[in-house]
Amino acid sequence: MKTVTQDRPYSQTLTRLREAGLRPTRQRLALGRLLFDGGDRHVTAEALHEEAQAAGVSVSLATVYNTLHQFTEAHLLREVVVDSARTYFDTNVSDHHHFFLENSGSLMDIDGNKIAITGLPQAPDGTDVARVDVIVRLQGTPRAAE
Amino acid sequence: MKTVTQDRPYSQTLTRLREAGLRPTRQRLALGRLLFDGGDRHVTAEALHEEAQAAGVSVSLATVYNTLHQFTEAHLLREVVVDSARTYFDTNVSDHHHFFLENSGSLMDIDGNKIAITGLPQAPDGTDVARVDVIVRLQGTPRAAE
DNA sequence: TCTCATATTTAGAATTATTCTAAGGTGTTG
DNA sequence: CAACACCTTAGAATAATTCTAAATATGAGA
Repeated sequence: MKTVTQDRPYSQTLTRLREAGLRPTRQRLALGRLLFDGGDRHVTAEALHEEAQAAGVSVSLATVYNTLHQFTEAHLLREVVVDSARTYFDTNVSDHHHFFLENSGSLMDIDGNKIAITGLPQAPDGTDVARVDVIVRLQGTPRAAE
Repeated sequence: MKTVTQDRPYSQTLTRLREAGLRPTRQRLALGRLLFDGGDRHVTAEALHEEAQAAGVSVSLATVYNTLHQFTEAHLLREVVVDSARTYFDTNVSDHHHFFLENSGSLMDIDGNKIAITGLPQAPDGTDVARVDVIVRLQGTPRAAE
């Protein structure tokens, strides 16, 4: 008896796209699968594009950009601003923060429940806090870790 | 009796440049004065360039970039990464964090002594914490504030 | 299944911030 | 004030991202 998961490798992504009101095109399914099958990931547009090529998925860089932005609007991804040179997209959309390895340009999640920030001043009148980002910038190379 | 400050408007910047081992050229003095005479500031290269032009200081955009980077290396400025579209430089180099007004693209300091972050996981083996940045992203427009 | 309106993809041009290059100008030191 | 290393600069070059407009694919309905 075959497992259901093997029969429907795209199912998770398909459902996510449907729920987001995005047509499940070949490109979006393939990119969605690369992004969501497996653990949490941090990607740049260029990196995802190369990964798609390597996986034999033909998709233009423009579409990678479009898709990443659409996924972000649909809250399937979120943008992480850590480096003014490039934009990172994070598949973990829950409350969390980041370690940023400045040498390699890679990111690691810090669970949002684990840390607490106290003493934050009130937001100015007329404004609302959209989000609080904590970025721990690291120097050096981690031993035996991704 | 004239005040000393009036007689030597550049003195502070001159001293800072000397201490940083940077030649006090016309451009660096002028940009330094724009940056450091007055309270804490957050500027982009483009904005500082325009400001210099408006003040009648002839300086190229390339020099503005060079100078901002040299000042940053000399710890007279620090870079703030909040927006992937442009780089901000902050004249406040003491321990602090930021409110970022996403509508206007402006920054406000949050005193580093006022806030505390607890529960941060250890940095991975082989790495050191270079800095912790907290960015509070705000939506909306503050009433009567810069 | 076929058709059609609409959404999507795409190549390539355009944009934008930033960096580079190489040539001429300036500050400092002896 | 000569000499040299450091600076500035115009303009070209780069790199990430967005735009454009034309071609293609999708989903709904007959």
